[in-house]
Amino acid sequence: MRVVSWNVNGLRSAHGKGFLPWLSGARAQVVALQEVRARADQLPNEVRTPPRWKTHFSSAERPGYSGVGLFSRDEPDAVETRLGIPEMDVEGRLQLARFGKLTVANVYFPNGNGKDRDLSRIPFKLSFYRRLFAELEKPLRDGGRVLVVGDFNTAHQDIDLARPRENRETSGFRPEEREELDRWLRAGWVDSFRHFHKGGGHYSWWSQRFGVREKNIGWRIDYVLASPGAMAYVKRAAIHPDVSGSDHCPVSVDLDSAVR
Amino acid sequence: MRVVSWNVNGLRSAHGKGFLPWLSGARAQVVALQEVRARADQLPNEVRTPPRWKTHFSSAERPGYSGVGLFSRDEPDAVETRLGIPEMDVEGRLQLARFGKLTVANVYFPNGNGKDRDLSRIPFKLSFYRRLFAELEKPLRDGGRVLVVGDFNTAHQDIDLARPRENRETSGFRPEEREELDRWLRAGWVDSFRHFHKGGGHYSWWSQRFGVREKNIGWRIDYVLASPGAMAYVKRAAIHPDVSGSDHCPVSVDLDSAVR
DNA sequence: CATTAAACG
DNA sequence: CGTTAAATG
Repeated sequence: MRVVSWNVNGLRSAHGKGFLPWLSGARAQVVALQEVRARADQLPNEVRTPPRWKTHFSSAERPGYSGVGLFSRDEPDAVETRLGIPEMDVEGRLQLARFGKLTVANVYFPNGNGKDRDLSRIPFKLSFYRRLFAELEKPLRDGGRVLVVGDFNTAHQDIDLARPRENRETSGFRPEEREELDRWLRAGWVDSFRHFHKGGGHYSWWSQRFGVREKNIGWRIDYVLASPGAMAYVKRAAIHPDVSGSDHCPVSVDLDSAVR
Repeated sequence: MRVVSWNVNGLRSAHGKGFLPWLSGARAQVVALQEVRARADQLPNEVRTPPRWKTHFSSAERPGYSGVGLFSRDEPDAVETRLGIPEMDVEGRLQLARFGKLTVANVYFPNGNGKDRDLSRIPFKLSFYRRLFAELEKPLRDGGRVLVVGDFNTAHQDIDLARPRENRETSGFRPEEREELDRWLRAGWVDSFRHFHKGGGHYSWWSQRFGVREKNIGWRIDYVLASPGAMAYVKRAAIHPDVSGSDHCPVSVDLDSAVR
């Protein structure tokens, strides 16, 4: 079974660029979207409830901002959207969906840039990382089968962005942000794409300014992290840079269907 | 000589819809624009200073809001943009340009609708009408040659809008607003278009909602008012409903060139 | 219903 | 540089 994650940068916009044909052809069991930027009731019916898909949305209180959505072939056994911290929960950043023995966490981690193009949102971003880490500590320890998929808004290592030197101080590649990812991996979470692909040049996000995507000057900030219990079933991980419609591209894993 | 007035609803937008070709073909000596909605430095060069035109702009402090512009074949002898009332002067609503013996006042009268789609801006609108009226009282009494052109944001009489009954309470056709126009005409100003055309069905603005322009359900709210001294030279007045590019269309007068 | 700017990424 | 929403008309 395939699990796909995609930051669509506005599902209504992506819809106008062929989201539904892409969805049909993705051969996925579960599709996790970030930056939906709409409440469910603002979406056209054909996107809110496409035939043969079950859908769930968690939107931010603030209109047009953040928001995650989950499309799955089967109805999940349960979906939880809260971390219990109101400041985080009002931003529509999380869906914890259980499919039998497999849990998929669809996460849109906060961007570190603040109002005045400063770094003022980094503390909130780091808190969010820590709060979710704590939430998933128990299933991880218990050998649970968990995938954490989404836009982490952080490139982990030099190999994960085209211009590491120039971005040491940029939010998304600062030491304190990378350290949060380090903590996850030290605890046992596996960066599934990196597990299978040791080389660089694979990115999931490109700035919209200039024509930088053509030159593949990007960042790998969208991940599928797998708990060891889930990783045992991961056969393959991929990035799909040819899929357009957003400034991010989809990332995916293929799992042995016995994982559920 | 022809003097034209047009509320362009964003000169940058109108530019993208063929403003310059229209300007070339307008056979005008003076073109007065309202709702330029840009500072001069935000305009592309070809619009800010087209070959063979002299241009002047007065913009609002608030970005993207209001603003008037004057295009003339000859450089005006003087251009004044202030009424002396700061609340009015910061909104870029007036250019008083002198061409020899002829004065052209390019005016964007305030809209009466306020923040919450209420009528809260009507007092400001009426004050503006009165302040400008007072400003032009002396030249009028002295037999001066003055044209007041622009978007008055008021339909004068039943004949000046397609749906008078339905709009008695709507800003733009309320008694207190129509009364301001009455005052101007009583004082001797002549509604040049109405002087030559006694019939109805001639409008200069149509709502953008629905397909109402096609059905000619509009309002005549753009005028060329002439002082008696100027009216003696007005040979003809016209409305140009076929000109697209804005929710308003241009209005014009042709004058004997001896008026200057 | 269309224009523009602002916030955010 | 693109998406969305808010203000204004």
